[in-house]
Formats: sequence, C-alpha cells, structure tokens
Amino acid sequence: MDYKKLASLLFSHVTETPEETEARFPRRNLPEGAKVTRIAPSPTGFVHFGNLFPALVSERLAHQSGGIFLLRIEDTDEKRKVEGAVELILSAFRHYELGFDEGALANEEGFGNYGPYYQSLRAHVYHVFAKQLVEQGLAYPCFCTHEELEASHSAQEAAKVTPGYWGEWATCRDLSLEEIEEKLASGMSYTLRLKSPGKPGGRIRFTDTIKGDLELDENFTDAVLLKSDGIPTYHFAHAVDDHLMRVTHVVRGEEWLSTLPLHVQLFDLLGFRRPKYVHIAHLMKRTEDGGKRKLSKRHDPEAALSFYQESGYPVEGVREYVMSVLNSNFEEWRRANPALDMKEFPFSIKKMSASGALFDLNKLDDISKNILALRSAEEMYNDLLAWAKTYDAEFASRLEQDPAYAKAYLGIGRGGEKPRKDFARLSELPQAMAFFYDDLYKVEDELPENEAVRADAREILSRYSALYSADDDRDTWFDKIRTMGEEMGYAARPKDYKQNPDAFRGHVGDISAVLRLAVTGRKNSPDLYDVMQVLGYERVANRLNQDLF
RNA sequence: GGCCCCAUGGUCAAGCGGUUAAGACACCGCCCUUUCACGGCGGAAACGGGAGUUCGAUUCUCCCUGGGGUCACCA
Repeated sequence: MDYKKLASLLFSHVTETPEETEARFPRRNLPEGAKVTRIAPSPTGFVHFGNLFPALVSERLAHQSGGIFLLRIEDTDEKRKVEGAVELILSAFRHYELGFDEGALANEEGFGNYGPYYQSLRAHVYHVFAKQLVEQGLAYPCFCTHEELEASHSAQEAAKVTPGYWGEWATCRDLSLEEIEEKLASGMSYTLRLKSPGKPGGRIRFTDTIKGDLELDENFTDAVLLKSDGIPTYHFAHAVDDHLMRVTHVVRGEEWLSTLPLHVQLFDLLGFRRPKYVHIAHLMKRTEDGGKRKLSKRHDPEAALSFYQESGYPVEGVREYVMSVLNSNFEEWRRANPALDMKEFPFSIKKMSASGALFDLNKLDDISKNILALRSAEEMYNDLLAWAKTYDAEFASRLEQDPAYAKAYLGIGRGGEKPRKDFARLSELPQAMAFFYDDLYKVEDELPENEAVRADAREILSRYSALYSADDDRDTWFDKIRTMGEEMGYAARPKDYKQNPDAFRGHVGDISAVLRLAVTGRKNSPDLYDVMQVLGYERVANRLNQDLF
C-alpha cells in the first residue's frame, strides 16, 4: 500500500506539514515549573456543578505556578451544540472568579496565540496530523455504515468478545488503494480510523497524578479519529490540542480513565510528549435507596451551577466548599487565616482524595453562613440588591426605594464578636425581612401555649403601647417591659417562674413573646429592641395598636 | 459481563506498622439567653469481611464483598 498516495488522496487540501504547524504553536516561554492547564467544556447549554472541580483545580494549578489557564470549547459534536451556550459558560466561570489567561470568547475565536479556541474552527490543524498518520500507515478510511457497525457490535456481544473495531471486525482496515479509490469515487462517506498497533492482552503502565500507578489494557481498537464530517472525535482533538496548546496538566473527571490507553497511544504515535494527567473523582449524590450516584442533571436541581446563583449562595461560599472537598486541609487553613484571600491557600494535588465525595449541602450552608455573617450591612445590601435584581425584582425595588432603611435592618446582629449566622443564601432574605415592610407584614405565628398569657395578650399590648416611647435606650426599654410584667403577675426572670410556676401567670419572656408577635408577626426574630429601633416609632405603635388578639 | 477506580463515624476526612483512631458538618444533651441565631461545655458515632506478611496491622499484599465509572462517527 502506498500510504503517501492515500494520504494525498484523502487530504489533498492539507498544505501545511506537521513541522510547520508545530512552529505556529511554539513552546511557551514560561518560568520553570509553570503549569499550563485548561478547561474544555462542551457548549451543551448546561453548566454542571461538577465542572467547578476540574476548573478550580486547573485554575489554581496554573496560577499558583505562574502558568496559563485557558478555555477551549469542545464543540465537535454538532448535535449537542446549543445557542448561547458559550456565553453561559463564560458568565459562569466569570461569576466564580475563574479567570482565563487565554481562550475562547463568545462568538469569537478567542484571545491568545494558540487559537482558535473552538475545536470546530481547528479542522485544518487536525487534518495536518491526520494526514501524517495516514502517511505512516497508522490511520485509514473506514466506509462502514452505522448499520454495519451495529451488526458487528451485536455479533461481538453474542460471541462474547471485546466489542469494537478491531481484528477480523475491522473490515476496512486492509482495503486496497484501488478499493478505497473506488469507494471514494462512488461518493461514500467515511471516517478516519486509527490503525492501532495495540494487541489484545497487551498492557500499559501509567502514572496518574491522583490515582497513582495504573496498569491498564492496551488499546487495540481502531478508534475513530475524524468523523465523516471531518471533525475530530474528542480523543484525537484532545491529543492534538493539548499538545499544540502546550498544556502540561490535563485535569478532568475520572470517567476518562477508561479511554486513557487510547489517549496515551495517540500521543505516542503522534510523537507528542504525554501531558501529566490529573483524574479527579466525581462528586456523588445520595440516592433514595441509600446508594450513591453522580449528581445528575435530570434529577438534581443542585447539579446545575445556575442553582447556586439563583439561591444566592455567596461566590466565596461555593468556591470554599469546592476547595474544602478538593483539599480537606483547606478548612483548617481557613480557620487559621480567616482574613486571607482563598488564593493564598497552598492548594496541593497530593492532598486530593482518590475517592468521590458525597455532595453535602449542610456543609455548603455552614460555610456560606459563616461568610455571610461576616459581611457588613453595606456589603450585604449590595450583594442582596445585585442578586434581587435578577431573581426577585419586586424585592430589589424595595431595596432601592429606601437603601438606608434596608441597610438598617440588614445591620441587625451584624458586626461584633458574635455575629448572627442565620442565612446561607440570599434567597432567604426577602422572606426573612418581609415584616420590615408594612404591606408584607402579617401575623403568621401563634401566641404562646400558656393559657394565662393568651388571656392577657390584649392587655399586654394595650398597656405596653401606652408605655412605649421612641427614645428609650435598651435598658429602660427592657425595664418597662419587666416592670409592666411584674405588675401583671409575671416573673421578672424566667428562672423565678420555673422554680415556682404557681406563683406567676408567666414570665417576662412571655410578655416579650406577645410583643414580638405583634411587632414582627413572628414568634422568632432578631433582637426585639433592635428591630423596633429600625422599624421606628410609628410602625411599631401602629402594630401595637392593632386589634390583634 | 470485560476492564478500571474507590473503601476510616450519617457526611467530608486526618492517619501513612505501635495513637485513649484527630478535626469539621450534621445529630443529641446541658449551659448562656426575653425568642431565634450566636457562643461555651459534653455526648453518641468509624477502620466492610477473610487470609497472609510482621513481635505487632486502620496502615503492606492477595481474595471476597460493596459502591462507582466505562465499553459511540458523545464529550
């Protein structure tokens, strides 16, 4: 077989040599030890929460070492392409502060010297190397139809042999040049397959950065390199792109472990130096029956990255949660360095777990609560407003209508040694703060169980409303409540009541409970004095004077 | 099913041949407290099973079991 002739037959349009192509993607001039990483999503219109893991690992690895973090769009599958998907990807990564040094932009080839960063725009590059493989007798056209492939696949299953295009099943492998010319002339479409030098039973050794030493079956199937439309499969594109873009560390999910033998083989056959692989374990989700599975786009709302933005989880909360799963010593570091930027944390591949973690919403909530608790009222207002503008326009307009008022109630319990930690996500705020607005205020809880208190509720309100004054400081404010309670037969201290319940109708806490219910409509609230201060005299007086109980 | 990965409390996990087997989240109790939240103290809770190596295995090896992944002209 004259491979040269076959190659020029198949790739007459390719004028560049591999050497020339290599020259267009020169070795990067980076400091010693600098890592080049990439994140390579498919524009499917859905950004998975799990994408954050390899992304954060890649970003940290690159930027911690003075290297390059790039974005490449793997849009080689026409069927899965979705309009606007790249914008979605871009905005998601921007939101989570994963800044790219080069890569794709929406509707553009991208920025940087190793583009284009859309695989669909790189066909000519892949063809250079495809042609080279054909010339070397390492790739050949395959004219098999889907039906034929399916048939041989089921035959293989019936015969219990490894499925795939290999051995006697690789019917196009040894086509003569004449046969190929004939088929081409008749207009048959074809894929370009690798002529794998691997043998069944062969083994390869490999070291993964996380998993360690692996011994895997050698690839011996003739995988498709170029689809019939001339666009490469993931495998071929991965080898060519990651080599040409001079990527040093390929960070991806462990589902790629099974195709690693093919990838390694491609790098070797193409004469490329193998990158380091970092296969990270999947984030799992507990199932109803107690098992585990991958977080699923179909079944789990939290699988979508957009879920966290909609919920109003703080960006740092999500980032820190992901980091704490990635490097378990992160939490310890964070406690020791509460004020440092997360980027100061010495992230380490070695600390990454080889096993898949179960998604833990509790943990995320805890981390988020701690972060939101440290926000100032001003910061909280800004965050909340930004969130509400896209997810709760009604609330946003309330915030904008009276920013000072909003900041006042957002400031309750903030600052100081023990800030309140009651919110994990911003989406909890509109509901929690509703009672600060008269039109949203309503009594939604019940009076205390205590019969005497229920009977006295009306009187408590009317007596207190006569005593209430705008300029009471915290102590006089509470003195009034306590004294009033005592006059009505309520213990000044809950302890006194507990020790001798028969001597009192209730205790000062019960008085507060009634007032709290009238003022906030709820049985639980932040500090009542603070709340009343923020609400202001008029609102409070109105609520106290309602005909409530 | 073949191949591969994984395996310490409910969850995330320290540990890397000898430990009373850390810590965090969640849970429970007590304290603080006019409610809630916070905070403090305490509690329950783990090395999947079996061989082997060794004076000694959570730690090393093998087998089993269990969980997960993958077997496309999808990535």
